[in-house]
Amino acid sequence: MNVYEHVGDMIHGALKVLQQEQKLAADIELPKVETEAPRDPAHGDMASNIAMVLAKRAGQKPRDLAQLVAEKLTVNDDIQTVDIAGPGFLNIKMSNSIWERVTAAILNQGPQFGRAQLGEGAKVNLEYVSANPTGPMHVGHCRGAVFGDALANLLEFSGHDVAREYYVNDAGGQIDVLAKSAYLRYREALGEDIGSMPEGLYPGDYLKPVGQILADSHGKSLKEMDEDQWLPIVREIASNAMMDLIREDLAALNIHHDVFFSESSMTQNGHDQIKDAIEALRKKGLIYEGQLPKPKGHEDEEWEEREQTLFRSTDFGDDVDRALMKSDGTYTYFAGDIAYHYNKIKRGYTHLINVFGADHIGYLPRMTAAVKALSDGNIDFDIKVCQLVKLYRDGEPVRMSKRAGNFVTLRELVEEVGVDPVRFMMLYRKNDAPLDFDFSKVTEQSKDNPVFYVQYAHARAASVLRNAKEAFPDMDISPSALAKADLTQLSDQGELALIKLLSGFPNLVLGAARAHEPHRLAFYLYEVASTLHKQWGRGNDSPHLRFIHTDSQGVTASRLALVAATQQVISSGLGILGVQAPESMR
RNA sequence: GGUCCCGUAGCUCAGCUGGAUAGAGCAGCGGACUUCUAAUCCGCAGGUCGCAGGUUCGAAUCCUGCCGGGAUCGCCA
Repeated sequence: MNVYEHVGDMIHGALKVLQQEQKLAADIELPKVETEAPRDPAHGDMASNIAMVLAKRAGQKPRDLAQLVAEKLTVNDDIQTVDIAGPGFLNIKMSNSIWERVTAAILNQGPQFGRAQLGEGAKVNLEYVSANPTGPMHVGHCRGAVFGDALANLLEFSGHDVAREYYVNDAGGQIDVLAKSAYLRYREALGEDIGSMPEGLYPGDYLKPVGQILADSHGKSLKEMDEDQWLPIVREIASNAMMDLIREDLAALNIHHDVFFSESSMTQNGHDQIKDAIEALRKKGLIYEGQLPKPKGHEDEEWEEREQTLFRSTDFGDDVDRALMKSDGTYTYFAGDIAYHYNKIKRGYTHLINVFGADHIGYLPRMTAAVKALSDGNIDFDIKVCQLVKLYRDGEPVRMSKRAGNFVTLRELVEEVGVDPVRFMMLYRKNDAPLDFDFSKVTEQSKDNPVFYVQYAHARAASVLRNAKEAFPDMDISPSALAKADLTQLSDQGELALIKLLSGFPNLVLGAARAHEPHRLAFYLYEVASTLHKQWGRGNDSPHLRFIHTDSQGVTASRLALVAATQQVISSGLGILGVQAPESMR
């Protein structure tokens, strides 16, 4: 149950009654009523600005309208009082019975509490990571990976049918570079002294095993071939090996994609899907041969005027039209990506979401244009941009250079820091804000670390339930039993504050899912943890407020219901973020 | 030069798509451990929401223009 929607429905009902009674103009359209928890608890449990929103349309003064709505609302049992404040706010105090019902609902619904039907089963394709298969993943990939994965969980939790997809860029020039690098490692594996890696090739040790595989499977036969003969063979083997590596890296972060879509597959088996996609656009009159203006502001010696095949992306808000064919006659990366998205659309997805790194931000308008053009605007398309992660150690920036091969790999990060802190910290920031990630701070299992703070709240709740079993061996502390406890005993202000916060979980999930912003969950969980810890602290100062009240099994049962409900919400929330919820942290 | 993102407490950041007196953590100062696990809690202090206009009952939030920081700018991917 979602208290916010519940109150919104009641207000909506009140407005309709007012229209029937002709106290409110019947011909005005009623907007969706938004309710919110006021910042100041003195303003009640729920607040609505509906009177101010409608005042102009209704031709009435906000406070007069608010008064009419308030009268209709108070007949409802779940509403205790309605005050009118300021310019026309409805400040609503809920009956305690509703908080008792929410607590019971959390316990009875368990992991289902907060699930929503927002998506109504809509087919969502969520593409994330899509790192080039040219080496192991480094920390730069990490944020988008975690973000995409958590967003996928969040969308599933809110009723979407989500496919987690990885676009494998196994067709471009970088795969040739990979293959040439692997070929050198192959010769090395055969005993040849290759010296140091030539400039422009990948120097990392991770290609040595690939060289060995090539030596084992092909012996010396590759050495006797010309480059155009061995290149396709080595490309295939090397890129497959790199994808195996990447899959292991992702698994270390508990990330598992449903689909790995190969770029090169689109032009294989005598069927050129890229050509098909371009033809589809051509039929819409969006393809032409022309010249692009030279970009201003930076000198480019290599620039030459050239007629080329262009996509009219400016029709859809892009700055310039975009090239589809390179000067060597092959497709541009963009052409392939158009075809890939055309493919997604043809597979029946109605919602496409891409997670980009900040370095691809300039790619956003043309991709948006392409999807609009291909779908005639019928696809819900969103690109989430993850800003860069800056690594620090003891406050000092960690310098990385891919060319020198000294970049920090994702695996090293996970092994040093642990999955949970990595995942949580990557989400403990808005995706489009830059993120500073300090090894030493995140490794430190201290108060400075929000992950442990939240996890500790969960462990603490679990601990209370264990201890209760010792204090009252006969008590049934299963969620279903606790849901039946006399919850009217929950009357302390701290207890009520906690319940009210927990009751906001379903609404928070809705908002985060709509906005595609999983970080909201991380901040919410921090707040839930804080509120639980705070109530614990009150028990330290005032023993009669402790969760386990040895003098009264009844009071204890009601408080355990609250503790168990808190544990459940934290567990569900952390589950969406892909972070463990430990029973104990001793 | 074009486009996009960011600018909120000393530092790191939230701010629920326009609401009421702008919040949290860290750092600083002062308190609470024979504990329902102190990985915690309580208190104090800290602000021209980059600047200037505009939109309206109401702006950190939306629009415009500046200032500062970052990303990116045919044929790489």
